[in-house]
Amino acid sequence: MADQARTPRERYREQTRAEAKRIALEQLAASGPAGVSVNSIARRMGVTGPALYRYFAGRDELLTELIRDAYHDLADAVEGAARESARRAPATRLREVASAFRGWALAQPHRYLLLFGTPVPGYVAPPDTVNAAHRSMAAILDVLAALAPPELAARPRRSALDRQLGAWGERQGAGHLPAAVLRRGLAVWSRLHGMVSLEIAGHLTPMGVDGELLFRAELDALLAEPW
Amino acid sequence: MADQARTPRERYREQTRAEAKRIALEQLAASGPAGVSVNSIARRMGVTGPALYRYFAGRDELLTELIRDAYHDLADAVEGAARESARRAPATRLREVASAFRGWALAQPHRYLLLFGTPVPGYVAPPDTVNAAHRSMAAILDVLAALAPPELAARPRRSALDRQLGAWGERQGAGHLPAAVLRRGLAVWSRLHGMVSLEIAGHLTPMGVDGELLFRAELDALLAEPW
DNA sequence: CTCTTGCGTTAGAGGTTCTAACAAACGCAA
DNA sequence: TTGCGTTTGTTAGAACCTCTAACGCAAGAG
Repeated sequence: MADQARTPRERYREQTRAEAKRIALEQLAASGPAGVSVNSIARRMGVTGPALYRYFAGRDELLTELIRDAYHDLADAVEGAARESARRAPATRLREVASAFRGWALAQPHRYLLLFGTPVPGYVAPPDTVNAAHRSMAAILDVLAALAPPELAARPRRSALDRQLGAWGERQGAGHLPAAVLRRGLAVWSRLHGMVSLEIAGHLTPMGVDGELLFRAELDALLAEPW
Repeated sequence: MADQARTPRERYREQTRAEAKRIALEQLAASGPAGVSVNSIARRMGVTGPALYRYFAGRDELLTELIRDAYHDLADAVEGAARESARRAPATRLREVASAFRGWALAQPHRYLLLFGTPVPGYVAPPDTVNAAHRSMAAILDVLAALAPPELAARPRRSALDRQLGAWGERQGAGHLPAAVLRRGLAVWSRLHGMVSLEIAGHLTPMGVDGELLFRAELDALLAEPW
């Protein structure tokens, strides 16, 4: 994975950081964000607590790093699904991409919640994090653009929402996309997040509802909506 | 508020618990669930730390109580909106009820996140909490039932999702509702939660999107969907 | 008017984050 | 190869946290 070992020291440093993050993820999965403890990670690595502070400025930085990684990981998964399904029918592609999103979240709920659950207080998003988030959205928009009827591009951006989304699109270098595609992209993201986070947090269980079925029904509804 | 002062002691006890919860909510708003500390609450109340353990078995119980209260509060808000709009057009009522949900969440994001954000590890839902959650859903279903075309009741429950929702409906004493109403109720909840939680967590800000506009657009889309 | 129950206190165990000061190891460069 | 500076790990300790135990006092119940 191109360990980029410029110097032996940096190489070792990177290994130590990776190991610490690996254990942090285990703790995260086991007992949530509150269960991630610098001290106990150090103990499990066979060093004393303060030693780890040579590698992370503090607990917040460690968590921030986990968030950063997760954003990129999720974006990779969604982008990958868009790429791998590139030759299939647009509606199928949307299902695939949405399914990749949901699949990623279900496979590692704690990481998903780190991104989209209760914001961690000391966290400020590093710029490349926002970037990775937009990568996911770009993949969705890509598929939606192929799904939309061609005459759509001619329609004007009339609503305030259209204008806001349009401005964002231009900032992201996606100014060519029709307003309706951006609008639908936002709807996909929002609904997907709604379903997935309810499912992950266990709020569907008391209703006896299978998240997969809800997912399919909502995608059907979305694909049936007129443009 | 019917302080139900059976004995002076119980009365005082209830006051102390209420005061502690009040301060806990302040801390929650200020620095999230992790910022709620039994010790510092006690300090602010002018007593020593361990004193509060006479009133709450531990930090988890205090948080659980906050969750319980929030569920009831939210259900009251949603039910209230359904009741107050009882004489208006069904589509308007749905907007009102959804708006009440969103309004409650925006007014107290930390409490909303306590319910629907990252689950707190030590939490097990008390039975009456699930009950309150279903009260909110019942209000939504009530409005949707008025919105649905009357011939709907005749249609069979054919899909697996319909069967799961039907079973839940019967358990809740809402067995008379058509499958499509239950399905749409779930969709409303899921989409509403998606929008609101993205907005609250600040995920719309980097896109420059106003949550209110997304909310209106999604409600329009929902009302336009065929039954 | 007694006597049980409830409440607040201090003491303390064991956990946390994080800083400060020191010692050892490591690698680079003369 | 021999210094020498940087990096790393150590211990000590401050300031928090949750929660238990033991004690004394105050207040309501009978």
